[in-house]
Amino acid sequence: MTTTENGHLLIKTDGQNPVSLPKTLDCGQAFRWRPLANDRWRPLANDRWRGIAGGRAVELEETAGGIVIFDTPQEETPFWRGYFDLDRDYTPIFKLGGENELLGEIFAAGRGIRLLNQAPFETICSFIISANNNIPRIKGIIERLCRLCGRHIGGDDYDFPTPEALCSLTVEDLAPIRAGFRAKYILDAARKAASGEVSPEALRSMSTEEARQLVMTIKGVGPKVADCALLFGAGHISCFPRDVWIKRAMETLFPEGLPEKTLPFAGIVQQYIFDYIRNLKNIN
DNA sequence: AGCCAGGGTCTGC
DNA sequence: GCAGACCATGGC
Repeated sequence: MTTTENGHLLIKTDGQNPVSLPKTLDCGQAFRWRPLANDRWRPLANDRWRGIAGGRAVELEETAGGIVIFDTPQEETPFWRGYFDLDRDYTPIFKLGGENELLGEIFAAGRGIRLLNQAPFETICSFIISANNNIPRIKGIIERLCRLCGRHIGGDDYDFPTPEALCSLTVEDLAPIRAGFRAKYILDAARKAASGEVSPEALRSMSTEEARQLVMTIKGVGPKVADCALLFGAGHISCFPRDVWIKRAMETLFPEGLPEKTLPFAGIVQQYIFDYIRNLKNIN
């Protein structure tokens, strides 16, 4: 399903499952992507994006018929298809927009949003850092954390640290990343992951409730952070993280709760609602 | 200055 | 079980 041209990888998409890079990479589910033309307030569809995932630094562009991943071998196709959730067909989800007018409007407005399947330990830590924080600062803290103790990938790029690299550090060691009260929580996550007490990779194969209870034994992980970790980092798409934005959105848009048919993939619907409510805020 | 940001912990009832 | 104080930091 892919072709290479000049060492670049083309991940093909279609009209049923389109991908919007700005909507997918800049909607608060991942924190390591930035538009290269970042002098503008809001990213554009034709921006080139640079970021780190799967232990590699890459640049991406939207193109007619898919996403171009520059300087990337064809063997990485399965990883990137999985990362952009392209092995899942969203058609049954979008179909529910035909039964609910508001849902249909939200899906249309968010066309191209994909749920990103991210590394579980990185996702747990990223959303620990997200607590009572804003997205630009979350990105800054994560960037400084990677530079502090993440593997040097090359150039100016550093991977997200492993639990082992983190768990030998102290709160004082983490002072330079300016994570505030969250530093001790990051270390608790690293310690529990390194000891096997909470295996981030095992969360995927557990039941959603079981995984939720387990990940919440990490300090700094409550219901909302747990849902984000399970949704973005462990494939539990029924999780529905309730942050301040979603709470406000649900009060005005769905006071009776989500339509029942959407509940099995509520997490994906949640991303569309999050995008919808934040765009309303930006216009006003 | 005060409020808010993709919340959670801890205490006290 | 549930409200309220508190938590670091930075932008507006």
